[in-house]
Amino acid sequence: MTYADILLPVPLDGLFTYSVPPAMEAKVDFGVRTLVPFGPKKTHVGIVVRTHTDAPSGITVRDILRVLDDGAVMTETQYRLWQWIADYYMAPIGDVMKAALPAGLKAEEGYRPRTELYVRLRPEFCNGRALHVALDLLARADRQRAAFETFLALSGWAEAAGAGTVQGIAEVTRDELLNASHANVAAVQALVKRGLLETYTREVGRFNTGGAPDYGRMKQLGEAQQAAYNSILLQFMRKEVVLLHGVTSSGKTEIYIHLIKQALDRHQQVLYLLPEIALTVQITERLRRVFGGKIGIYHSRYSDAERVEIWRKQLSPAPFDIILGARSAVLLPFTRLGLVIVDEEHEQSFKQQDPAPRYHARSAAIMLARMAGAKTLLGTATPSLESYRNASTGKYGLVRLTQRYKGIELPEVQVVDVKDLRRRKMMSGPLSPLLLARMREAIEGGRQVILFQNRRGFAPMVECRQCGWVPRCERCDVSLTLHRRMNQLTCHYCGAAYDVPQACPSCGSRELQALGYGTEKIEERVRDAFPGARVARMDLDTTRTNGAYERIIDDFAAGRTDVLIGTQMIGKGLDFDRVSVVGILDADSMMNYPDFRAYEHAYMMMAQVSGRAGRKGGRGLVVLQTKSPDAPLIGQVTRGDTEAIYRDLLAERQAFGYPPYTHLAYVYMKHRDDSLIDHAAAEMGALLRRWFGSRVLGPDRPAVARVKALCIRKIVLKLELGIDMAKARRYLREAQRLIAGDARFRSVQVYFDVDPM
DNA sequence: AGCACGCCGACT
DNA sequence: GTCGGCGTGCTC
Repeated sequence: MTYADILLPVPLDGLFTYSVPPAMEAKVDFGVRTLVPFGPKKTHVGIVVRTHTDAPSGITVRDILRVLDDGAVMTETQYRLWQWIADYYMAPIGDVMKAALPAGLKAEEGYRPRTELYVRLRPEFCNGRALHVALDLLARADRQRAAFETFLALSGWAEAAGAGTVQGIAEVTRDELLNASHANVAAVQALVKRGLLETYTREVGRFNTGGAPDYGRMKQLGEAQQAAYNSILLQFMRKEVVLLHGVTSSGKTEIYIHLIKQALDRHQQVLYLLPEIALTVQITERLRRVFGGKIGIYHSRYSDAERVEIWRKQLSPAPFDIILGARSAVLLPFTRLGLVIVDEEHEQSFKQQDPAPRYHARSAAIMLARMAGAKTLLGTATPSLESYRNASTGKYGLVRLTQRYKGIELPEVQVVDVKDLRRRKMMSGPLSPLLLARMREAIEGGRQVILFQNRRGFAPMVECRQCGWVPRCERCDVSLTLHRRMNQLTCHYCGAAYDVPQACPSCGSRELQALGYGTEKIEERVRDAFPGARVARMDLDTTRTNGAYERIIDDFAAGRTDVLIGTQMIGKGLDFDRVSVVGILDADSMMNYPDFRAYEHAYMMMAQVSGRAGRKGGRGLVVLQTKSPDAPLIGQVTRGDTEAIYRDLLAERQAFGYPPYTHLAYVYMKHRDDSLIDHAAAEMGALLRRWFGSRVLGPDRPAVARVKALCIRKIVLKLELGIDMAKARRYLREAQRLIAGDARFRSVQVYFDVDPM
């Protein structure tokens, strides 16, 4: 009897063994999808990982129901990467499979190729004489005759018949014919019924092929860029990973393009990872100009059918040479990968947060490249501390670009002491006099302004002026954010919406005040201060609908907007030419965040947002508003003293035992009952301390201790770099098993976040 | 994660 | 006396 170990998209560890009916034996092999029964009434699509003849003991083996593929839909390297992700991030491999496969490959119906309807002449009319007969037949049917003549013109039959030859006949889709002839479907149907035309369908690819590549469109690299390019290639000879640390506008993308071309010349594939779907639009256009149809785009905004098609194409003899995509593109099949580019490598969104697997696409990309014998290039203007450290210790190669392209200057940063201004009653609202003055100059001079406030909504909190009552979410331990446009209070953790109370439910007072500033309120203030200005807002709320993001960006890039107000979304590698002023309205909210990465994030956001200022024609200005102008970080940002920033951040991480000087893992525990979760977490803490001793911190209540009616506890593990991580993971899994096995804690959820952000 | 089995409250 | 609440246990 033959058995198959099968990977299933269920959040359970390990593979499941099924028996292979003799008739299927020839087809059941590594990478092939099968339909298998699972539990009392479910069936799942699973991928065969191994076949063998060792009868499993202690379980009732069931038969594979159906084989869905003739060949593998997964490569060996791909499976090894999935295994690595499952192991390293302590997630069930079934969850990795779920994250990797497009729905169309997970469902048994599979995917339907897209077809287009074509029309052609019936064979018996395929000559000049017969065509004249056909036209005579239509003498009394004007519409049909018109449609038929249009068809003859479009297809080339009109000419061919005239020339007495059957050369140069083109295929015509029914839609083309309808568009060109103003005929309706009925007229075409009538021609089919008369036996003059016939219809047929043809499979068409879903992706825009983008045409032939045009390498003539590659820009010549500047001197500094060329040196960086050479250095990257040189360092790739000795290092697996190179960090390209280039200031904003230093022309990193052009270097990527040359590196991609170089990989293509060696017949190698390139994976280009971006942190945000939104960014792919701009980059796609740039790459398409050069590489045409060699690029496939892969991310969650694409329809599932398109993703299935890309997946299949990757396994075909002619896969895409370049895949441009977000996080999940790292899980695609590649057959001859040579280069992985991780652009904006510092971005947190490369780390998947909520559903397992909580993997970091940068780490997975480096691992994929290693497995495939490829190289990885990390690009950014503000390296993550991890990459910066790896580059300075020599683990990664390092290439620096310190000059902006074509001599554009880095912006000047002016710090505004908001605390002092408030004391002197010179600050009303969120905009300082200096910022207002500079904004006015910019708007009047036909230049643009970007205002950065990392809080969406109108006000982050509402409070009763009389008794101090604050509306809170029923299911989460957070105060509600006021959204005035929607006239709602919303919870930014679970998304719940509440009516805005007219009076305080606690004391009946009608004096409810909106505290603090969100982007919506900033927008209102800017409109008040500059009545003629064209103002736009970009945050999660204004970009929810399809295409909204692109519309806002296009309007701003084309100069149809004067002031753009936004959350961190506006900092992400977008190029604008006319921005002369960038306002960072509240630097403190970033620095005071209760997280060991607060300063790192604050720096990165300030640096990225500042980078939008002053591109062409003159130096830009960044107005940096803060209550703590003496904070070292503020001074360093002002001076552009990157070295000092990284030196201080790293020294602090080392002193307090945080990454990159330790491995960090969080253990999260969730349950509806607050006291039960306390007990369970205490038990888990004690258990872990037995093995890990003082490396265990907590359990603690996280800053938001209840989300969606589940109480949360968090245990922090700080493991020194030399530690045996495989053993540590075994202990963690064992602790999870013991807690789950304790009757009192059966319904407690336990999960891990390895290398948390 | 689903899904079924199983033992206690508000309905015909 | 039943419908259904979600606790518990299993899935090759």
